[in-house]
Amino acid sequence: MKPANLHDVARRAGVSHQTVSRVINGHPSLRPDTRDRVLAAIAELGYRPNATARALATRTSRTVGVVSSGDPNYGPSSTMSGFTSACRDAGYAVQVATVPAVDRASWHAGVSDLVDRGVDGVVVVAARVAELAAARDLTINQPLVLVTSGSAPKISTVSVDQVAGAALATQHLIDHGHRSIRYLAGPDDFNDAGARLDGWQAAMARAGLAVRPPLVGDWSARAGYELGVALADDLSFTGVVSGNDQMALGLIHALSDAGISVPGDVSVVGFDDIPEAEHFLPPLTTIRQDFAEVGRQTMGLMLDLLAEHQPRSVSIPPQLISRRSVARSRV
Amino acid sequence: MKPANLHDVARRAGVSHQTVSRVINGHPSLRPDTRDRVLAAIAELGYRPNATARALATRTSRTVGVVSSGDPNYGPSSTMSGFTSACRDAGYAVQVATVPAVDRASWHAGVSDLVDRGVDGVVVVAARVAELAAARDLTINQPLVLVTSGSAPKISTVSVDQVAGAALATQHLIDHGHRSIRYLAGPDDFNDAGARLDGWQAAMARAGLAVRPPLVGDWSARAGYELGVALADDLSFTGVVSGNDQMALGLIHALSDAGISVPGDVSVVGFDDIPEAEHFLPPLTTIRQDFAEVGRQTMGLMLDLLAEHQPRSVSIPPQLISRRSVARSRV
DNA sequence: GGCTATGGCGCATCCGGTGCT
DNA sequence: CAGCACCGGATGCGCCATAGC
Repeated sequence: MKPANLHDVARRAGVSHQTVSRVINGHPSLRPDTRDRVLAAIAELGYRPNATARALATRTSRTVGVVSSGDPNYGPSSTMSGFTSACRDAGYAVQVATVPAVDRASWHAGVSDLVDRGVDGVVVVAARVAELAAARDLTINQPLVLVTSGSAPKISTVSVDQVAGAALATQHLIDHGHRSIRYLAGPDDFNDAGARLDGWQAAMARAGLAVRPPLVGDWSARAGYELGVALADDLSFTGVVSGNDQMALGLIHALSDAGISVPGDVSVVGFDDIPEAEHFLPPLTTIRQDFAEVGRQTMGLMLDLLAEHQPRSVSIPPQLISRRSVARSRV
Repeated sequence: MKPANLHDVARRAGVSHQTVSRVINGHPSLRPDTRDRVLAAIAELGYRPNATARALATRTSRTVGVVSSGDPNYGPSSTMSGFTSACRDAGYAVQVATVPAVDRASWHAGVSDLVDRGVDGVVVVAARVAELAAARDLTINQPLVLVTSGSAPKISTVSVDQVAGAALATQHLIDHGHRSIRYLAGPDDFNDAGARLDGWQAAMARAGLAVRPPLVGDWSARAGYELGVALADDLSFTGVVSGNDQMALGLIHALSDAGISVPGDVSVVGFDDIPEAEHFLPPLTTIRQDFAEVGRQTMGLMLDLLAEHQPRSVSIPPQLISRRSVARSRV
């Protein structure tokens, strides 16, 4: 059985289909009894408005698209989840596109596909610098908001303040008497990695401490482990801030294998506060990012743009979660 | 400037708009030079077909909807990611809806919204039993595929074989000489929790071992920790299989706090193989689920249904990943 | 065979028309 | 007779399908 349409409802209620359209869209001038008759017909027929037709006629779909690389990491997927909820609350649907590669062409294709499908706006989750670059020179007529660290002129962006977060972590170590603090960086091609590195360097410089070269990993626990093995050989430091919690986990693993105690011999601060961090051995002191808030703010900016407001950027402050992996320096 | 439409292209190429429609849809009977002229006009105008209009006319959108509760856990978000990629490869777009609560009404509303927006099919990711129940009595005209453990008659479902996975974990412990093996279960209201519990019980029974009551947690590392504290008091077992890796992490934490060595005193097997599991202390022996494959299979079943085939179910075998948290029993 | 005209898909919206006060 | 509240006819959104030339 075909779904009922406006005409069917109109016939059933003994009015024209335009009148039905009016009651659906809450038009004011309608006699109450006609309204009720129409409503009754709608209920009896189980009529549901066809969003596609409406989109075609109004040129707006109440849908926003989001494109991301689709890695199931804690940060991106939490952001997605928060954003999707915010969309629902705002009465918008969301269409997602994952992109198979990081090159510009793939990203532009992903965005184009979304636009062709009629989304009212698009949000780009750009973790890598190449992705951010691709997003920056996007030219579309729809509102665009970027979720990323690193900024872009004339574009709405939302980000967690990574620089402040890394500085917070570093300062925490400094406050505990540490003076030689190493940094485990994420890969160069990630925006967050660069920003966090900057934060560490800035905090070190502010305290007049020597900035030694960062150790670079790929975010994985395995990388943290390997870096930790190397670090265990040359124990010329008492603190390390890790670019994320996973690398901190691997690092602690390696240190432990080498008979080095955390936080007895070295203190460690992570970044992200993944749910597991609380139960690492020892429970990890780390920097928490409020991804749900990121999602909400993203939709907020989108709604702004949709209402023809100017682009603006919001930065969300991270928070230090103090647990057991940091102790006062003994040297 | 308004985007170009079929008419504009037709005028520019000096043909009618149907002819343009034909070249776009790859219709065979077209003189090569008209084709080229049209293609040129398309390129010059930067014409892009309007998917909304096409959807209205053809009644198919090449879009599938997926509804889930949106928790950013490793399993669900990996599944999402795998599925989204599979959709892209098949030329389908995906619209996601997260549901704010687990009750039936919310789920039906989520599905209805997707259907109203014109998706060609919907996939439901049902982690909780209430969600599965809600999905089971869904009545829609579109193809439906369920991603869940637990089955549903006459509906296409894809799942990882949780029973086999838990049996695998348990048997691994048995093979290492363990005879008293406890089980850390996930909450009752999760489908996976029940299935894994069944697998453990079956394996224990098969080996003629006593089945003691499971300890029930909520999947979190914290719960694993608390259960571990209780367990440490009464060390009447040598092995434990945990319903997921996070609880295993918390458990190991608690055991370690109590001076109990893993795997020296007790052996532990997890479930999921989250990326961090490899670097727990000790590296965790666990059951890996191939979520990317789940995503691919899900789209495969959807495509089947879209091609008017009968519903069918696929079960994906999990795999034991042997690491360091299991040792031969000393008792 | 190669192409054009016509008629929808389901809805919104401008505009013009009733009946009433 | 002016003015308002309410309703319906025609037209179009951008495309596809069918029949026709």
